Amino acid sequence: MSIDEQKALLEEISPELLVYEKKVEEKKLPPLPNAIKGRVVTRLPPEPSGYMHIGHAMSGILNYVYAKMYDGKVWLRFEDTDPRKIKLEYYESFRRGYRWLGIEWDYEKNNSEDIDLFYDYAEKIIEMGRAYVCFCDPERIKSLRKIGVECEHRSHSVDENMKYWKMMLNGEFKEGEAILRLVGNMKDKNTTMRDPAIFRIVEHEHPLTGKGYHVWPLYDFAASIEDSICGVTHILRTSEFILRDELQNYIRNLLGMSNPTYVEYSRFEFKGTPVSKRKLRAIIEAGLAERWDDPRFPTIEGLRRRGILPEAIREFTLTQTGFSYARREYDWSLLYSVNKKLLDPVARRFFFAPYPVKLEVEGLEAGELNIPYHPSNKSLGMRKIDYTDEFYISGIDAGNMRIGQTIRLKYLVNVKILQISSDKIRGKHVSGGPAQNIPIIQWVPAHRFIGIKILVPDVLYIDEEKINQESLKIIEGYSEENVNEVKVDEIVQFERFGFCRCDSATERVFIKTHD
RNA sequence: GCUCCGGUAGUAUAGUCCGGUCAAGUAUGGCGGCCUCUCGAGCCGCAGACCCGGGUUCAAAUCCCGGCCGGAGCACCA
Repeated sequence: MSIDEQKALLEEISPELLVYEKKVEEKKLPPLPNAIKGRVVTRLPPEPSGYMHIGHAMSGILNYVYAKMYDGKVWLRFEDTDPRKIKLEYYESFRRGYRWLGIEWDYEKNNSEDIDLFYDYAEKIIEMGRAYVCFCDPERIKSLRKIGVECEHRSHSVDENMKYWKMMLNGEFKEGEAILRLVGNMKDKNTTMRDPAIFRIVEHEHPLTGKGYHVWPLYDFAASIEDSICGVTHILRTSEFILRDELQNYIRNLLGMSNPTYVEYSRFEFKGTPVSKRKLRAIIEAGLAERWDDPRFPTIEGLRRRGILPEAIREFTLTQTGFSYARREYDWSLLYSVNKKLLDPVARRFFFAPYPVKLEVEGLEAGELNIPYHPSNKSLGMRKIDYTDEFYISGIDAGNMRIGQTIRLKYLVNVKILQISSDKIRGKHVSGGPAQNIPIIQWVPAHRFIGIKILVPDVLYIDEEKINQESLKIIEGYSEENVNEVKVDEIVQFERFGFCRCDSATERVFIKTHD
């Protein structure tokens, strides 16, 4: 029975089976708990103490997409209350990164703008008798906290605490001599509730506020208040903060502020590519990389240089991710495949011969060839290649050849292999077109080609701690001259080699994105 | 060590709250075929999983207990 006959029969007996429904079912984000259309406010809370990386990106996308889904607003708020850690350049790294990802924020501020406000709230809490100045050294605090015992400073009166607090502000104590602690519960199972420090003295210049302040709020205090005054309704963040929810809610409750809804998930990690500054720095210190925008790094700049599209990161986050608490480690192939689907329809194709080997074809007359830049996307136009009877082909292809075999130079001619020597292959022009049993290979005219260099990135770590000493390979070869037109940032496909982003047009350096 | 939280194919996930429609869905990767002047893309197909052990129940991936394994937190960082 032919296909058509089968179809006709099926039509008669069970037509519904012919209604071929492809489950498009675009995976959508699950609904946000407690979300009201038009009222959702989320936030991007980077600490400007390092370069933005893919984890920040994915979290940022989640916060942004949810806000948009509910016609809400987004804050970009720098958590810059540790003067010692932060640097000016990092603020811009995040702004640039978010912009690159297509994340638009409605408001922007820095926690460091609100230090006076934090002082006001601190005084309120002191007046309530819910905070005290503690003079214990860090060791003592730690050990008392461990056994759940209060120190003598906790029983100071409100007046005494206010006096000490003013002394802190006036610079009468040095760094490390006094901190302001919240009255929590020293026996709470949640150790973050055991009288956490909320202010400490930092004798270090802040890149934005200079030397204006030396008493700085700690994270929980600053963040909980900021989230409230920014009107943040939903906090989507990684789960290492989960124990702090209770503390932050507690602080807001003391101040009569309302609490947001938390959605937490485990960190986004990629196999062999740690995000931690420590491990990345180890790579640099081992001399294997020079800069933080290295294409092997998970920094936003690194990913961009490698040729990962922002849309791919976004797609990936939305479709391959969930809100699991389980530890997860994504395989890069998951992201690559999303990236490839975006790149494939629009990337121009070029011929490239790695490890080039010369091929002479007897009986072939010189000529010129016009071929498309893309097999199906006509809008990418055509290119021209002049050729003679001498070519360069990939050394890998050359290695696979056998005497007597017929191969095809793509779009050009068939060649019967006559002789193979270490530096050269000879063949003769034979008639015929592409056929199923004839390998098709890419080629470059021997009189007109350009030398290019391709950096091929691999994972940085083989196991958790073992550095991959060969995480970057350099492949050199010849490409067709048309590659001269390729500008920096364009991502092309070198046929049967892979997608590569042009990293330097003048030096003709490319970075391999993926196959 | 203490306190939380997890464990669905190689990987990432859906399903778990409210047991049955889950002899477990999807994506990616693997394999095979079709198509194609790329070993790419596309199309079709195949293989592949509920951590282990008990219990509750007519019925458990889903509930309970124990074990094992993994992660996070235990800062005058965020």
